[in-house]
Amino acid sequence: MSIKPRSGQPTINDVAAHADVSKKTVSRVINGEEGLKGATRERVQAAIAELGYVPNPQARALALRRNMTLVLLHDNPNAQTVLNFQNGVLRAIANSDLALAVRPVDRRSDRMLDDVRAFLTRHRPLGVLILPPISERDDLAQLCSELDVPYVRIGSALLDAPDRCVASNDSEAVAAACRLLTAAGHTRIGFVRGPEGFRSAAEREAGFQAAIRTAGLKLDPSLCAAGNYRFESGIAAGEKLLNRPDRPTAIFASNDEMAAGVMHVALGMGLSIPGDLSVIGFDDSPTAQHIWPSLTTVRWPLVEMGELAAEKLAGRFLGHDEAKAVPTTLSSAVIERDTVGVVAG
Amino acid sequence: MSIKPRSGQPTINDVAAHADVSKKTVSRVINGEEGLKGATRERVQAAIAELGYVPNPQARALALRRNMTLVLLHDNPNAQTVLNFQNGVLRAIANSDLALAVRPVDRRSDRMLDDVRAFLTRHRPLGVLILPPISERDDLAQLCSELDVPYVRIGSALLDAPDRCVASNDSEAVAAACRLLTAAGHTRIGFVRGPEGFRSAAEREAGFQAAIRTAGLKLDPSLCAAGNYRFESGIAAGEKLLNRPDRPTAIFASNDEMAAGVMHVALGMGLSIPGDLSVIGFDDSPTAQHIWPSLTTVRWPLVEMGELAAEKLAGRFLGHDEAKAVPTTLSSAVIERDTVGVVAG
DNA sequence: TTGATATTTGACACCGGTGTCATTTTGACG
DNA sequence: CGTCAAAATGACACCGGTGTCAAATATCAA
Repeated sequence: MSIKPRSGQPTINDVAAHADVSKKTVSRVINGEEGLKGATRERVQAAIAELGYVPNPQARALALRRNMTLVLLHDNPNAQTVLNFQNGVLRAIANSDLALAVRPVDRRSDRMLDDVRAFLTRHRPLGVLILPPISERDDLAQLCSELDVPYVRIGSALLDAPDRCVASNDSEAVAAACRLLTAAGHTRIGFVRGPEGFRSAAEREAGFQAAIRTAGLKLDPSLCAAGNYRFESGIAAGEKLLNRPDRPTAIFASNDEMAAGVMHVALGMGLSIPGDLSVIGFDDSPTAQHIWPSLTTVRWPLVEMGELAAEKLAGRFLGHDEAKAVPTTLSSAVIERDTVGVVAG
Repeated sequence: MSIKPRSGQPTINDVAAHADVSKKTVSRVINGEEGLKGATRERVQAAIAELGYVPNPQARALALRRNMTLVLLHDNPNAQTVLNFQNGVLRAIANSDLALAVRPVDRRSDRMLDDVRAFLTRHRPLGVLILPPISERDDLAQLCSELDVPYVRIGSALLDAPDRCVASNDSEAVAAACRLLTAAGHTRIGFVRGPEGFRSAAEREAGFQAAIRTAGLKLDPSLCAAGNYRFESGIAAGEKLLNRPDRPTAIFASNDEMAAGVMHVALGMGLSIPGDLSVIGFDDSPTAQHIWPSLTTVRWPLVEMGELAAEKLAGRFLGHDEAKAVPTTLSSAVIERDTVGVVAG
């Protein structure tokens, strides 16, 4: 009963021969099925350990018609967002035999749904993690259902049934951040809006408006500027808001990039931050720390959201107790840095 | 000869039946093999088109013992770098049936090589793209050779045989950037070094030194500060260099994050940029544009490098002429923005 | 001990492709 | 028109797992 010499990796047949059982029994051990005599299981496990056997994922995928793979579907211009989330997922699946594939898609292409459909029918992953902004598209989620691929949508609000989404309470966090401004005495507070039709943009705006109302201030539409989450739109918004005779003493921008654009304009005009203008952003991107002064912002719990999402999608492959409830909502947190000051008297 | 109704996707057997040939012949058509009668090939292609047949990648991977997948191996703290490179690869493989898997590894773990070995023997990809800094590790490249997995190493210098690496001429580009400084009259120019043992750091330092020598200046070791490519090390370097009585009038930092750190210190001290201090970075990361003033830097042709690397690795699967030589070296370019000024006085 | 039933295990087909090699078809030539 | 080599095609095993269902074994009551 010696180890059969082979060129490649040991297969299930080698293990079966070595443990003197059928390959089907080895398969049962691998998949932790019930109804095996303890002695048999141990014998097989010993053979697996001795040979250093690892199941071939391609063969398994062919037989199961399903890959032991999680797919991260995103169309996110912010690399750090994707990477942070990805790191959370990787942490969750680190000790399993799951793999992660990253699939960027083009939100603006009218072939997007077809692309995703082709990818999912070919690749047949265990599940899909959908990052914003495309997580907000119901047609995408519906496509996954149709193709029988479980999914989890990530977002700034509950986008789906609790077992199909993970959310952060952005609206509340933004409100808390903006109360920093009102508490410091600011009354003319500008707002740079996110792109039209984005749920995340709506949540952030709701938080901003809530803070304004809480402080007993009035919402002034002329203090709102359009934006699309990009630096250039922050520049444009900054120019609009800061060239007014009664310019705001504080501005909340719906993300860090646009906040950086606003700051560019302000510093270029010779304004001091936070002396003449307070600024708050959202994302806690690397930019937030790198710009001067360092930007007060709101941190999305992306790593944790990635972990949760992976657990929701594949908990039973991660050795987790099925019964353990996985929370659906996590809290974004205000990161206080150097761009909020008391209003000049 | 009607289309057989099936629950799932059509298989090679369906195509064979529909075209009235053996499945092996269909396989030949799929793989573009020689020695098929034109009429047969057309009949099969018609059947493929009519049924909308797409080969099952799992089955193919099992039979070939090789996945139609490219793996991006990286341990890069800079998300934008990874994403840019990845986009280049995706562009190259867009019209093929290749897929891209992203595999982050932990450079500091002593199990890294074992991890990679396990991943490659299990996943059996078509090839591996290795991003710096781990592209500089010869043991990793050797491991790929040993496992019979083709690889391409990305770097700031020729790291391997021409068909196994893609490089940018960072040293020259840095020299060109620093000549901007000497040409503007700067004579006391500080340098913030990259991390010890990184080839990219050495190349950038060589470029800096070349520019200094070309200008007939002397290299002053006390104007060099250590760094590790992180923002905090840029802060430390800035504090060291700018608190001297004869502080430099210009600083080249080996990447943008450290340049941002230097600028933080300078602006915090009340210095004006570029009035009192000129700064140049490297990477053209989003930060470079977002900070104020916008940073003059050097752009790595990452997207193009990703494209080239994918072509080198998988040219024959991309419908490219085998004979077409793929270049190995691309040029980094100086991006002039707002942080370089003529020396005062 | 015996039969009935529950528990374990195995034989074999199958997932959807590719490799090997034998067989059939084709075309050139005597 | 027959012969034969070359070209085209097919039969079948195989890649390494899993599902189905039957067979073997264990358990228990009578």
